[in-house]
Amino acid sequence: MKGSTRSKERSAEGEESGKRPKRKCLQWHPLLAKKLLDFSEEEEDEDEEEDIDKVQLLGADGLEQDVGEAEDAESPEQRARRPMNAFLLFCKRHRSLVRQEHPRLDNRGATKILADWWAVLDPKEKQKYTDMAKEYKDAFMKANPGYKWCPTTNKPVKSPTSTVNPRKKLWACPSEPSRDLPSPKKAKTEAMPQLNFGMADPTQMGGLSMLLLAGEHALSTPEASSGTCRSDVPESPDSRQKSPLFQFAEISSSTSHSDAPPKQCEASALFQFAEISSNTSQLGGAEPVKRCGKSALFQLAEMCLASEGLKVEESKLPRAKEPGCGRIRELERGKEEREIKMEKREDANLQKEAEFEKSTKDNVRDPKDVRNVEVLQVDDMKSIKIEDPKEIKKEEFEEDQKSGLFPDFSYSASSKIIISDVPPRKGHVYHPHGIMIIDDPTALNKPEKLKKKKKKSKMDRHGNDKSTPKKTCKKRQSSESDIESVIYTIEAVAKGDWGIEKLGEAPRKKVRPSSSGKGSLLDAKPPKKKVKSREKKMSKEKFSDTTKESRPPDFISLSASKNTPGEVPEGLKAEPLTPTEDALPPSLSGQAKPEDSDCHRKIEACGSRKSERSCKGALYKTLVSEGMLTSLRANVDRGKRSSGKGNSSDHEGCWNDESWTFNQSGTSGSKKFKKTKTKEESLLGSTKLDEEFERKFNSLPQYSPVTFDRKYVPVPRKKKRTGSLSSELTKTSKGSGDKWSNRQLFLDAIHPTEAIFSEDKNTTEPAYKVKNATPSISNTSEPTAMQEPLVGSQKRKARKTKITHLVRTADGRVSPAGGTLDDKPKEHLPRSLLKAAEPDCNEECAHHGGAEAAETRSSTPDMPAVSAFFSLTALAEVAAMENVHRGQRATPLTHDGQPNEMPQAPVLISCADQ
DNA sequence: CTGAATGAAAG
DNA sequence: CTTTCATTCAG
Repeated sequence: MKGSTRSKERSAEGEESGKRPKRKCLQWHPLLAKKLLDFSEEEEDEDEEEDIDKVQLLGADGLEQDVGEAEDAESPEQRARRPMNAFLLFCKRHRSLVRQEHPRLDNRGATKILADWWAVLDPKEKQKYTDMAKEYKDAFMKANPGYKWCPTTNKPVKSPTSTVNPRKKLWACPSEPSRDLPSPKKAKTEAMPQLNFGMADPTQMGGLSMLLLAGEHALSTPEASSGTCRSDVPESPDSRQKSPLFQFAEISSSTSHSDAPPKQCEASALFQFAEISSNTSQLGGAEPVKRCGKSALFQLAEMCLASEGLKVEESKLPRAKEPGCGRIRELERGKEEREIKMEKREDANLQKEAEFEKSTKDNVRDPKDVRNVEVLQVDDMKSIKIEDPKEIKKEEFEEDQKSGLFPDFSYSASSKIIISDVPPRKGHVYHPHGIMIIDDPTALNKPEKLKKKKKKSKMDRHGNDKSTPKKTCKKRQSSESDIESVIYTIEAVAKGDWGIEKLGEAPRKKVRPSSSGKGSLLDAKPPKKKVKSREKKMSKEKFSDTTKESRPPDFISLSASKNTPGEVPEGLKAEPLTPTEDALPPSLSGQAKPEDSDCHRKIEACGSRKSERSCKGALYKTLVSEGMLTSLRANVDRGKRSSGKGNSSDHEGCWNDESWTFNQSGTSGSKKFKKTKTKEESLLGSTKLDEEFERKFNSLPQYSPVTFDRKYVPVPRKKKRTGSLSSELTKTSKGSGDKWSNRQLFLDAIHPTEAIFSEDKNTTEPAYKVKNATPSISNTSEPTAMQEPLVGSQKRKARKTKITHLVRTADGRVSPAGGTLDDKPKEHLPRSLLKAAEPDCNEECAHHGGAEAAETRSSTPDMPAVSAFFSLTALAEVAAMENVHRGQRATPLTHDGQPNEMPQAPVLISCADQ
């Protein structure tokens, strides 16, 4: 079965999607990256799409899983995005700049320029990027032990439906729970997080995503014989090195072993993150108690997810209204029918539910039972699918979202499936616990929860009083009015499946909020802040609850509030946040501490299951809320800070002095920052990871275009400048910390030139700091740069080399610009240049050294197609001259003329042909 | 979906 | 050695 299925899938995929299936996974950094760049609303759209995809994917996966579990050779699917290499980091960081300069230029062109820059980039600077890339990679690998770089072409998604977006961005990852089962290694981590991403706001996601990853990681690890993963990731003593990231990775590894890394404190957020994840994984395998510990993270993740999931759901509602969603409504109807069917089953399970609560403590149930439940669900799913694929998708989608909350928990594909079904409308919300339980092998809990939820939903439909599952609500909403559905949901929540005892107040409150909640839902993003506050409030409440221990009502209320983002418990506000915070930090820092504390509390309080639950829930919630808050906060801050405006801001900002400053601070401070932060970060944990990554990324030097231009330019002057500069540079370069200072020095040195250039630059500001000179240095040190040829794909290089080499030679250093120019000789030629160029050329040649010219010429002659080349040659010459010119004069001729397009590059051209 | 770049990893 | 894939988005 498996084989056949797979092959089919693959083939299908291959045909349909072609090669690109890869996207499935979420990536680690993507969030960061995105955040950095911009949050914008677009993301939402993407998310939606992604969600859809996910759903589809999930469905497919589920099927697949059912069929074939075992190993997927493809385990790779897990794939988180592979870490970016140095060059990519560089591109990411500078692309915007390039684009700014050359608005017309398409990405390809920009990429070329970037490549040129990269080529020119001072080795030292390059090294920074390289190091960063390495660190990043290490951290990444730690996080995803099993990660394979080139996963076979995966079959990404399956479905044709997926038309949506293969490309979407990472966010869309189609994670497939099912896969997780078979291949615990990678799939797990990625899958869940992905979902989350899709669901939640990117902003919030940041921290959450990290958490999720960690949780996911942990889950997956334990679940599938974590051994593989771990084994894969042996701790590398080497790793220790320096960078926080590195440490992070290291720690994580060590953690897994159970040793506490000595440096953890110092370690950056990333590090902690890794550690946590590792710990989690370890714990996961083992005992329940430990689970609690791990679960803390997981729970957090869950909480986050849940909260996000709720949001998502809400958001979905509105979406349903959208034209595109129309079909969804229909689907929903179908779902309803289905649900009805399900109700019967659920009813049967009701008893189980009751048990479930009890069982909470005893996680362990008979595996058989669990299995049965799962099977049932699965069957349902199948039947549903059969009925209407679309519907299924929809459901899955929803489920996915919901499941996203729990993603981590899915240890096995089967479990995932179940979860997905279950999800959660309320379940996760009110039962943070349940999630934990879910983690446990005992699947029962999950199924039960699910059932409950389903029941509720059914009930609602029927008009029963109690619960209205979120799903139902959604459906209804889609079909009917969002508000009503929301209200129902709220009510249901308030009533609580728990039921329980009381709810009086809670429900009411909730109800009100619901209306507000709706609004919030509609505005998916805006609400975030509110949500946070709410969450905080919630957490507070929870906290209090916890202390008190058994207070179903409160608890419920909390859950309700969570459910409805819009809602904000009035009472909650009053409560102080601090307690929560306090609790959180330790957990993060201590890793297990929080969990332990939770456990203890539970135990203590445990008088009744509810109390326990409530306690746990409260704690978790608190943690979650905290984490969420922190992450959100961080994100927000970042967003403000980095973007100020929005997307473009980053780029623009970068160039501005301010931005520079910022960068500097970041760079210089990075180290310090790590230390200080580390402690603090304990609190933030995942959040910090994001931040750290961001910081690191941000800290990476961003060079102004001018710099590069100059680099080219410098050629002539190079000697002078280079000499002095080079010496300085070299010195400075050594000093790891003081890049900036060095740069400044350079700037100062170069300053005059810069001013000129700055004018050229279109916009941005006057003073750029350029570090540039480095290139000039090339004379002495550059040789290394030149040789690089080996790197990368030979082909490309060869190409490039061909193009550039002449220029380089001429200058003595490599001049990337040349390459660019070559591509667009026409532009380069530009008037002024040509004119002056030729004459100058001669001079220049003489001046510089005929070597360059000679080479160029020589090359030219060789070429058969003279005419064409000829022009090229001429260009090259011109370019060379120009360069010289510039260098000498330090004037930016071309720039002024056409700043945007060809601008700076003028320089080097070469005869690519050769 | 392709491509433009570089580079790490896998086949 | 060659192929994949990572980022980015106009075409």
